Amino acid sequence: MPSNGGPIRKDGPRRRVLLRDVAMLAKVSDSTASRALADDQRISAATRETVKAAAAELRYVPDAAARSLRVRRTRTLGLLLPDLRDPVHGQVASAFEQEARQQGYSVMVVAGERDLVRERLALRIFTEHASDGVAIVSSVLSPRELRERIDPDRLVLVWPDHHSLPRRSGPPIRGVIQTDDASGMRSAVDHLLDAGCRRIAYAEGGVRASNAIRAETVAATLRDRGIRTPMRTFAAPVDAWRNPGDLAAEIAADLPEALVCYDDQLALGLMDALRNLGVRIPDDMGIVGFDGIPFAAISNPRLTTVAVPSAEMGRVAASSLIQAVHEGAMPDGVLLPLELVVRESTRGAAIREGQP
Amino acid sequence: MPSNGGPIRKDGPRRRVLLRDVAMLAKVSDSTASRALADDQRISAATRETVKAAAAELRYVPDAAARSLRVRRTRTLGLLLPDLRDPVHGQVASAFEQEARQQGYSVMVVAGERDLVRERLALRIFTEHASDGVAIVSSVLSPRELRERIDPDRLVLVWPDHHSLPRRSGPPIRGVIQTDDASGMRSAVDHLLDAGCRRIAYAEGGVRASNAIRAETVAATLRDRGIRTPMRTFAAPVDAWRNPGDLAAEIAADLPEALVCYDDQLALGLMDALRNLGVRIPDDMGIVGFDGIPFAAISNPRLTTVAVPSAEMGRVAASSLIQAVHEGAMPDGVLLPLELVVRESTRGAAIREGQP
DNA sequence: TACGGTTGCGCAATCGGTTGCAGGTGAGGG
DNA sequence: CCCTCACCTGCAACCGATTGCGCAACCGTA
Repeated sequence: MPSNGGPIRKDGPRRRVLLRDVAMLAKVSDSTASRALADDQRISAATRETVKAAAAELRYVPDAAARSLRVRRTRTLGLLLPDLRDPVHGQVASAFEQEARQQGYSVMVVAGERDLVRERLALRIFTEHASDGVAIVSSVLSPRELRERIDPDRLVLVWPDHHSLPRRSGPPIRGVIQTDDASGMRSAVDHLLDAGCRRIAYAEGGVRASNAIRAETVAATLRDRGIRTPMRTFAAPVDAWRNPGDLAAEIAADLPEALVCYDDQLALGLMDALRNLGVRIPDDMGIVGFDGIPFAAISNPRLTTVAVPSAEMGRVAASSLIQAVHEGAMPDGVLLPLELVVRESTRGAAIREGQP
Repeated sequence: MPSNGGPIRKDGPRRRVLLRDVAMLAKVSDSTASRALADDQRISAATRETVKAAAAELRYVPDAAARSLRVRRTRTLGLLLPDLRDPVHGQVASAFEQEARQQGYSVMVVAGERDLVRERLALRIFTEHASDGVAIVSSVLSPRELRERIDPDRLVLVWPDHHSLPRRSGPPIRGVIQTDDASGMRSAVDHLLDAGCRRIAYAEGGVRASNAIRAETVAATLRDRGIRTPMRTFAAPVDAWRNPGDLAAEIAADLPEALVCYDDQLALGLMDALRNLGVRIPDDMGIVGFDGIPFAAISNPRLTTVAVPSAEMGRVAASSLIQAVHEGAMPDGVLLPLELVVRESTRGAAIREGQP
């Protein structure tokens, strides 16, 4: 009894259809079948049709592993981001995947959870699977280490905070997609000042580098506009968004005229906690978020925020990588502008002071 | 001049390190190197150490394509879901990816956008890449077609709506992860009735099958509890969440005592639009959502909702697939319970009628 | 009929690991 | 001193598709 004998299974567990099977059915060689499916002009139109018909009949699906082993291309992109749950990264991931898919690429996604070890593991995974390109969204690894582990010609850094990268003047660094956080934050503070607020505070978020640039910009803008009142900073515990009660109490005790928050999630969480404490927004205090997540538009009150073009970031990241694959070199980076969206959460401030 | 000569590049564009290189450095054959790295006991401990040291020194990363071509395993899972942007699927994807990663698997994710063609394309992609397992979240394709295109032994259906599947009594169908939408919805309606509401309406959502079961359950519960007032249904336009103004106007005109919504996003959108129209929630009308997305907990008023264990769904989906890979057969499915979370958006209703 | 030029197709090598099988080496016992 | 038996290690085939190169068949023409 041959080892492959044994009890005859109905059909085996669905044996994979190989190119060889297609070739046999079409009565041509493997190579001809391969070329026919690739629409190689050296194969006669008639043969091509025959092969394609055979492939369709057998529902042939080529094996990506075998192909990419030979052609050294996987048509796969790697995406590393901190967390798939938060709205901003969800948007980025969604746009990235959509753009990739439309251009015929698949996406392997890893959530690094802002953890060094996990992020390094992700890079290893991308290398193992020989991703044609890799996009890193706001990593805790240094750009230097990233470029060392992944060929810079197939690497895109989606870096919300452009100060954490060495910034040379001139055009954006190749392969870096940035947002102009400073300008965005500046416009938010300008808005508050124009509305007559003077005592402006800042509520910190958990991500160090991008928090720093935002906080500094708020302070700098106040200085530039000649405000003498020092900016108070409220330090957020790590799980501030999940449990903003203590932070809110601190803020309520001080009650600045306006509060600029690290991001929308923090702002919305604080709005909720402050409501518990009887602080009315915007009447007692104005509040500004950052990111422009969808829920900021329908919160009560609706949240003024600095909108980040997250979908655009994901889209550009994917298309840059794909372009790099095809042209052999990474296109220039971009610096995306942010946009202040004024809503109810600062309207009261405007009314209170701005319209005497 | 040999063709591979030419100007000497500094190092080539980082030639990939092969197993062969490791073997040479360790002065053993490829096969020994391979076995050593796999901790094959037939290789002496000393040799294993040498090889591992060589691999570490060269920063060897095996080529997944080559390996899986041979072993017929990719350590990759496919995940098909409608949209990465919405909070529920973000949760599912996040938990799925995390569980997979912890067990040493990578995730290839495709957003099908509730489109037949794109979903079929996704399945093809998973087949090409020979995913060891595939999870489908709430597809527009029929379970029948799915099982035909993907080997059922490596397929998990994450199906929020368990009525759209042939439901036999007894244990859940293997490879199907369901939520008990009917019970969940029933508890929500019970809550409203207990609070004294009688004129209860339902606001439709865009997804046909799961919408149907939810609407029917509301109506059935009302009947069962002896309510004669017919349930009014508000039909939502497709983009109801993005533009719920018209729907809100219709609802405001009728103003039921309580409104049960297809999901949280619709509920929150309606709350916003109703606020514009001067409808106070919960005083003028109670409102209930479905899903338990994070923002439902901090909206103003906070939203009563039927919470779906989305993270659990993703986690179980991944672990079922991995178990199926290892054991050769798909484990039994599960029917996950939902939980009513009562918050402010129905408290007013309770006060108004429930405490005479 | 013979010959040059196309055109269409197939042979076989190749990508990089993994693994069945066989062979070599060393130690220990008679 | 030789033989046996483990114990390690290496050879070579294999996974499935792609592709450089060469050959066969067929055309028209001299």
